[in-house]
Amino acid sequence: MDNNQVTIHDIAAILKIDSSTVSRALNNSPRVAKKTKDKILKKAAELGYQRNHLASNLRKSKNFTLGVIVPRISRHFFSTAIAGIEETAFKAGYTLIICQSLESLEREQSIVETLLANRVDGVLISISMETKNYDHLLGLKQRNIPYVFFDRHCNINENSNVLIDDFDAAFNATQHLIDQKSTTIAHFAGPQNLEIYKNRFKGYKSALEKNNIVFKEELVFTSSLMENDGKLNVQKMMNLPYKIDGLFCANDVVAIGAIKNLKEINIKIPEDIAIVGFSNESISSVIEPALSTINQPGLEIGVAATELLIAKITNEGEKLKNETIIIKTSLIERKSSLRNS
Amino acid sequence: MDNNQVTIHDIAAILKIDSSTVSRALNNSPRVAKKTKDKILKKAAELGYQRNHLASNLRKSKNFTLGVIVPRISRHFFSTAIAGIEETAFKAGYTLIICQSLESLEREQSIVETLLANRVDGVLISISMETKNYDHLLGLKQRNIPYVFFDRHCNINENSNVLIDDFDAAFNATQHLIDQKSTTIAHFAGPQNLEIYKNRFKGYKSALEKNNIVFKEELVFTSSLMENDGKLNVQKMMNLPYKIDGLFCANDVVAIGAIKNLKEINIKIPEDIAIVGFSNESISSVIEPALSTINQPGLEIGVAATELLIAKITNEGEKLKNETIIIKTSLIERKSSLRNS
DNA sequence: TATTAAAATACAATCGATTGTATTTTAATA
DNA sequence: TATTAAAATACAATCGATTGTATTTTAATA
Repeated sequence: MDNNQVTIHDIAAILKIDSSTVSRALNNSPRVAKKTKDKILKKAAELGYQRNHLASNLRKSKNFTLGVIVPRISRHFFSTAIAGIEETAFKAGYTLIICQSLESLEREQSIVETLLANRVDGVLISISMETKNYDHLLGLKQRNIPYVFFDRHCNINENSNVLIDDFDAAFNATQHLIDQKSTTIAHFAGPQNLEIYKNRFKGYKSALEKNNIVFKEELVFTSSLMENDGKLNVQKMMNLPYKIDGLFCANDVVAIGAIKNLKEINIKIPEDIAIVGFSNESISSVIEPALSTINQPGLEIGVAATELLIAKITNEGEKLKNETIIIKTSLIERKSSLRNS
Repeated sequence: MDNNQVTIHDIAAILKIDSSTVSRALNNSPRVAKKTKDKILKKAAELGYQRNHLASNLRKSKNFTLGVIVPRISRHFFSTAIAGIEETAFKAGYTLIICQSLESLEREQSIVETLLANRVDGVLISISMETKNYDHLLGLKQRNIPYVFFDRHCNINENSNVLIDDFDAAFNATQHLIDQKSTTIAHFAGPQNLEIYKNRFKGYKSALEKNNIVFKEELVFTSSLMENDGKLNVQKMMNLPYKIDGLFCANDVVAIGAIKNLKEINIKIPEDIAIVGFSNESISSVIEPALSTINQPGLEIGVAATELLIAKITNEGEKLKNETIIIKTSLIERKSSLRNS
């Protein structure tokens, strides 16, 4: 198959020089005279030479492979993040092994094992909802494999992260509901072992506080944020002795479940209850009323996380300090929360 | 980094045998005695040996890398197909290079070049809407790189494909509209250079014929099937001197554009116009009324395409004959087309 | 022009696994 | 027990690129 691939030895033989010089020339080493370099580069182009990465990587004992762990590829946010990761990794000569945890800790643990077995040079990870135990991640650290969290991170010491400011985004979302004259605002929260959901909860709370609205524990409904959870939460919410007129959801999926159920029981959105979601899934602009939400730039996050990871891999010796990059989000105001128009 | 990885030479040294025997034992060669094999396997497990794929692949001059070209990763159908591809490829020891053509022929051509430069062992491809020229694909054939089309294929001779029966699915969708008492049925068609859209058009036409409904050229609106095309098509459609009461769309996105516009001009769905889309995007169950559509099992298609490609790569010598696998679809009936309930 | 330092190039080992061929060991037969 | 075939193992080259060290060439200086 690869039978007629040109190697540095072919070039060396034709030009009657040593293959080591060819190798150095192709790597632009200062040890090769400019004249020779030009000659080699010209011949290489002429023959259509392409470096054999297997050989190169073997010699350098690097795999040029990154592991990517996401909860689910088909989620819009993750698929766009993967697009960004793929693009950046590819440019830098890395291939990806993409794995889905499907929100299961057990799967996540076994994926880490598999990635180690495949000798990845680094790992990009967005942890599952079940992940409360971090031993598998510490295993990466022990083996000295750099890793970067994106979006769903966790608080084990000295990590690199590419995140959004969940607190800030949640604060803005809640403030927006208040601006739209909501006074009794519920929150559909995500699993509190994940920092992102913790911070979204905190942002919600902080916005209430800032506006002198008393926080009520009963108005917070924690779940796995599936569509069905949205329906169940609405049922519970409606049994409370409060006239709830605002709802901030920790993701769009649970918000959509809520909207569907609220419509069934004839509660008007946004007149009776104004709603804001989180993540800007593609379904959110389609539902009626269109869902206000926080735009989370997946592509940008993917790119930044990959760049950071590659920097960590490359600068390994210098022990790059752990860095957290915050990507800006924005509130998208749609019909589900806009009362005055 | 990989400093303390166990190699076959470590095992050989400990057991005082040759590394070639270790290699053969680990590959379960009949040339090694069972007793020796057991001893080696035990020691390998004990030391946590893992084969270095770089070295192995270099020697075998195989890359164990597959190229994947899709129009857009973030489309639900493609992201699920990629999940299937990734899973199957990974099990067989292959890594992926995933690229997006973004519906551009130019990008698609340059991607093929890049994949060749990266010496992929095979390519999975779903062509772009712009692809009318197949030279880049013939280039793959020339270089003897196996490839398999999935979903969006093309009619260059002797290909392997994993497809759905577009004709059949479109026929069923149209028949369903007729069963729901539609008599004047429009079709929002896709670019006719793509076989899938050609076949969906044919299926539509055939169902009309079968039911003795006269086919009218004016009722077919061809576009790139974006959401905005749906809106534009509706405007054109409404200017026609027909009372259109059924609409079959070649994908869900254009159908959703249509629904949005029809609602704006107060046309009732499904009472005035019954609508069926194609692909079962996740937005389709969310829009109101929920969109009837054809379910296209992305995961299954991805798995089948990858299995077929790997078979082609592996059986290279025997020249596996070109095969077309058809994956079953089903009509999902939702509110947008159900008149009698 | 002779000497010496610097620049350029060649030599040779290496990354880890695989595989054709040669050699040794074992088992079967005379 | 001697001979021979078969089974098991060892030897050595190889995949293609990289890199430390040795050698050669060139340029600079006395």
